[in-house]
Amino acid sequence: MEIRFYNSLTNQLEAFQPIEQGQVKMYSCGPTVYDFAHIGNFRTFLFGDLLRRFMEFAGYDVQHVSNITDVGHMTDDADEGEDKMEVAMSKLKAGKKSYQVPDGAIENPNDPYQIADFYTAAFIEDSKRLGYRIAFENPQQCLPKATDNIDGMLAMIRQLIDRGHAYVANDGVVYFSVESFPEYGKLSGNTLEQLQSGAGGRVTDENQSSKRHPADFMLWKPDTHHIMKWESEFGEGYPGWHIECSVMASKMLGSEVIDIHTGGEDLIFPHHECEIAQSRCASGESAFANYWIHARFLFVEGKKMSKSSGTFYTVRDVMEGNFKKGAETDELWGKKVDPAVIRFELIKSHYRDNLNFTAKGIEDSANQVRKLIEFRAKLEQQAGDEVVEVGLDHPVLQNFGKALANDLNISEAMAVVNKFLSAPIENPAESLAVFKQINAVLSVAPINEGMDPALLPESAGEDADLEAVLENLCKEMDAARAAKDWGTADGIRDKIREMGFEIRQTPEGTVIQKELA
RNA sequence: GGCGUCGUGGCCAAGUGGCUAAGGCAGCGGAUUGCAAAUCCGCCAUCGCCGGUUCGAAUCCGGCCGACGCCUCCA
Repeated sequence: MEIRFYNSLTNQLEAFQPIEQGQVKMYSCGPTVYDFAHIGNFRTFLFGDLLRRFMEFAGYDVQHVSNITDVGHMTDDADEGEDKMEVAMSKLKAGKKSYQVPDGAIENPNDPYQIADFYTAAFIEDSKRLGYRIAFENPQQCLPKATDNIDGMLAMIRQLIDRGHAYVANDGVVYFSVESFPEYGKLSGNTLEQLQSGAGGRVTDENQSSKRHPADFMLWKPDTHHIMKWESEFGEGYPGWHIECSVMASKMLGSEVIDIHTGGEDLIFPHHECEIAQSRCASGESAFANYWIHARFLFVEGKKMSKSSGTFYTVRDVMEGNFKKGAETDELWGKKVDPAVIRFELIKSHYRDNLNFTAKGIEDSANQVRKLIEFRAKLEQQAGDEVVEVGLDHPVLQNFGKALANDLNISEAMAVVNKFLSAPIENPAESLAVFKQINAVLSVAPINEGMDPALLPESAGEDADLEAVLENLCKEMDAARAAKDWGTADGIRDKIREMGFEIRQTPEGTVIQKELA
């Protein structure tokens, strides 16, 4: 199976060729932890997850690493703007965060580490709920924190200075010299001349005076007043934004050249351009990552997510049904949405298209997920204890894999899955084995299959009492229907629906299932 | 202005020169049902616009229009 991806570095589809046979070293730019993650963040993260799961499906041994950015960087390279962490603190104190923080969850809102820890934990919880596999792995290895890797950053900075790629400017700031790296701009298609003339209006002359070239970017900033600071020979201060990814990617993946690097499309420039410059200049290698794969932004009801239009949704908002029912209304969805539905909604569009998050989409996704869940239940019931092994040469898996191998064509892959769902079941045990392999990639029916329950976030409800109550209601329903007592039967149906469950009649009697959305 | 991605039915979305343009959701008709739900069967598009290449184009080329992103906060 030839696997092809669109490589942002070359702007074309390329056949994937691992550095080491059978291995994939993959890095995904992770979240900043000054607030709860929003659905746009997770669109990108889950795209990385889908990619990773597919590579495993295809037989690769995948090492996946993502960062936790817990350093409160300034908003630009100069002293302009407020530090992110300080902004988080003041918002926290004013109760203005996008989602309420429980009382006492952060003891001291003046301690940036406590804030970062709180939101890191929230991110990991969201990740687990949405089936982001990396969150279940060893966090030291797979979800490193920037603040745990300052030494490594300083080491890389020294190396860059030694090799003539970085310098200490007269204001004491350490900058990377973009002119020392001829290929700076290759990823984004920029040239130094264009960058100079463009400048986006955000760079003022006084910021630039100490740099050798206007595009030079900060590696270390001495600043004793910064809220998070570390000792170094360059003065007590803090690292630049880009250096953490260069350092953690190669350290955690154990290689100066990695296979795949993913992130949102906005990171192409400057972040990834700068990562490439730093890493390649430090390593002397001809590449940092062989494949750069970027996901497009998510929209909400056809427009860019925005706080002013009330469409800036965190993952938690969506889970709680705290999002608008449509573009023309302020009415909220109002019901909980199952994480599997959110996951599917966020992965169902091709990564190089804008994903349009809509209430309608949630409804569609819920139907699709329900179909998958019910199909699986049917297979399990029919297969009984029989277990069959299937390989990738199974026709369904072959077509499923072929679709995803083509630049992660999830739509075509779902067409394969849906045909599989509607075809007659000849061998339930075999079909179940096929389904499990598909679900290892999609991870929606169920989500987080095979994960250690101890690692899962506490799930609400699911207690034995509730199950007993529901089972009783089913029996009462069946009895009422058998007695043709339609009034009672309808009453029971209403009650079950109010409890958040779907109800349907089957030849075997009344069956209920948790409402997905 | 520079560099990119994209434009297929009501919505989401395949299609990488040639059988009747995948699949999902919604809708419509029918079967089923105490009524529903679910399920099953059937129906529902000529591909942003214009021109070109070709025996033949949604698919290739050129132009135009439109959406989106980046050009030092941003997934």
